[in-house]
Amino acid sequence: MPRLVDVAEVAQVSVATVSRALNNSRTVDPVLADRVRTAAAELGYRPNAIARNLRRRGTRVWALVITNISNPFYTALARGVEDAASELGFSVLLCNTEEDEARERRYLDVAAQERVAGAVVVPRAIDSEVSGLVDAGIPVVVVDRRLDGGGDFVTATSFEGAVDATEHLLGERWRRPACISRPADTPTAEQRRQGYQAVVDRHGLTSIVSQIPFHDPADAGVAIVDALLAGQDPPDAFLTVDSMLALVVLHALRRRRLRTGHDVGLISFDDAAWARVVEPPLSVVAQPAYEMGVAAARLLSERIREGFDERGPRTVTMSTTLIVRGSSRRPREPRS
Amino acid sequence: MPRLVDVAEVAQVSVATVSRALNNSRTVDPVLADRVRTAAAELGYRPNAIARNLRRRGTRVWALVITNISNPFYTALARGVEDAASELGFSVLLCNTEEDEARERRYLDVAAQERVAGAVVVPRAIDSEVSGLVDAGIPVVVVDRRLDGGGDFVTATSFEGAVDATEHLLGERWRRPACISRPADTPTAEQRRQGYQAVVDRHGLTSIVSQIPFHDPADAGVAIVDALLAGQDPPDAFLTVDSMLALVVLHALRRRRLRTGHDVGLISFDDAAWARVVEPPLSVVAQPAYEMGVAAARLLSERIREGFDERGPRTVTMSTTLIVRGSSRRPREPRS
DNA sequence: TTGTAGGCGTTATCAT
DNA sequence: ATGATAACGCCTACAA
Repeated sequence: MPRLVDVAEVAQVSVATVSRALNNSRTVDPVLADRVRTAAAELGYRPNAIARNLRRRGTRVWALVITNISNPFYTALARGVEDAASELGFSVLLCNTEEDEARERRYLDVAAQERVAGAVVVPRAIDSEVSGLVDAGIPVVVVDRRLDGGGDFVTATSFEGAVDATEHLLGERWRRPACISRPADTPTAEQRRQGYQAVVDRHGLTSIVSQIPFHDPADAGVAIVDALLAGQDPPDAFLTVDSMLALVVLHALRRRRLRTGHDVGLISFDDAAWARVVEPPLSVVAQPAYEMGVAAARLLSERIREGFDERGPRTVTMSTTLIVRGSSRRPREPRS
Repeated sequence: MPRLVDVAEVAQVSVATVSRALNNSRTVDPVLADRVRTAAAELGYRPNAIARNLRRRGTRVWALVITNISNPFYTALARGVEDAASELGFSVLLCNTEEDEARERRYLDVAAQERVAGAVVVPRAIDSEVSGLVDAGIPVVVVDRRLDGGGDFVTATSFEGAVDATEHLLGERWRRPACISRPADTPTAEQRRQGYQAVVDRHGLTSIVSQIPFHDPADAGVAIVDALLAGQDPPDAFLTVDSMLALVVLHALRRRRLRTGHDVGLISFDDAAWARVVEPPLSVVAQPAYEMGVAAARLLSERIREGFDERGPRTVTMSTTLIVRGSSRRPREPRS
């Protein structure tokens, strides 16, 4: 790999001049600059970003720490972050924690050591430890799931979204809505559960909550929902806190030949790509995932520019949207 | 940020000893080693990976260049690569090109400049330029889409998969199967189209091919399929070359109130998470996406270890699996 | 076993 | 405007 000195030699100038010419500094003779560029092209010179980063004491890389790349919500979020980052001249180090604590710790550590310029983090749990980054003076923007420490935060109206969804189910005259959620240490899922609970309580109904682990081998989630349906006084409607859980419920319902929007009501968080091709179409509480990613990127880039502690922590809250399709409807006719 | 010298000062030893102690070199007095570790912990020392990489002349980072993170096939692939990488002690720089040539070029350039240890690349087109990496001595493994230059390659049996799928459609007595594909410069899509074409030709049927652009604003794809259905002699069955196109076709069919597995047959590449919740369930040609990612990672890590040109280019071909569910079936009874 | 010192490839300061 | 040179923080001969 050719280095700066090699280019300098060919162009018959000093390394300083080469560096200046290649970084289009103002103060360089056009003739020399041209000679340098020619020499660089000839040698196929590529600046060594490592050396540059060392000298400049900083990279142009962000870490994006998310819990599950297979969840369409997070892939949309990732695209938002990445698009904005790329526009701002940053690259993105994708860190997929798979909801695993050790893995999250390891990634945050790597990010700190690699001296990333900033990090967008979806913490696994509310007590996830990002102090490694903070101590290293690396700005962090938290997205989706709240964190104990505070700091910049981009979120959606989870509680309110769940309230809307549950009210909607009751408005459709479903009487025993259940909430299919995630483990209680998942902040966002917990907020949605609470929104559900608040409505159910207010109406004097009994709450039915199931918490499905993120990793369910061999469709354990389907079995759990199935057991719910097999019990006495089974739920007649479901609110799921993410789109993957909607799939779980749909599987369970299919197994028992129950039809959504007919025998059972269903509404889910996140407007998945497939929501409109199931029969009947899936009602959802949509989150602006892509825009949340963009918002996080903006916050982060401002934080990086500011140096630090310019302003206090900022929170951006984006609205969820209730989209009623067929799956949550309850027909007027008496059931057969 | 504390540096090696700071730790050395606190521990009352030289920087060399600190470095050795922290990299658990054998040759260091346990007492000193302990003093070093204590000092490091006390100061909250984190090794500067940039300096380390410069000195070692190499990073522990891979670039993963893919065309579309929203496509479940690629997210599964990414997970495979990332899992394997993380097991091997590498981090992954995710580069999402969005099927955009300029963006791909930029990312490959960044990867070369950052001196990544290796790259797993899904090239946008067959003539995508990875020479920047190769020239820099960076091993590249190409996945999914063939590349002109050769090199290590992980692929699935696209042609054969399409043949199987098309034969299956004909076996179900559909007479006018159409292939909904992607632009002709997409190698994999093109192979699938050819597999379809081969079967259709052999049976003396007319081929019906539509190529949908990857970015279709405002459901342009749906409009195209809709036009196909509105024409004279419309297709009675569809083979789609990826799962997102299956969604497009399902939307178009719904608009015309046509039922798969009844009025129309449908089979798609890629076993999406939602395939089993549509009614009837979607028949697919499944690819082992995750495993393909793992395979690519293995090839890459071997290539990195070997130095270079140890062996010639290797190709790993993984089998696709025809999974017949309901959507491709044709009922015996005459249509109403 | 420990320490000293040179160098990885850039950038930026300071003379010229 | 250009050039020599000192860092950036770490690793590793080589010497002690």
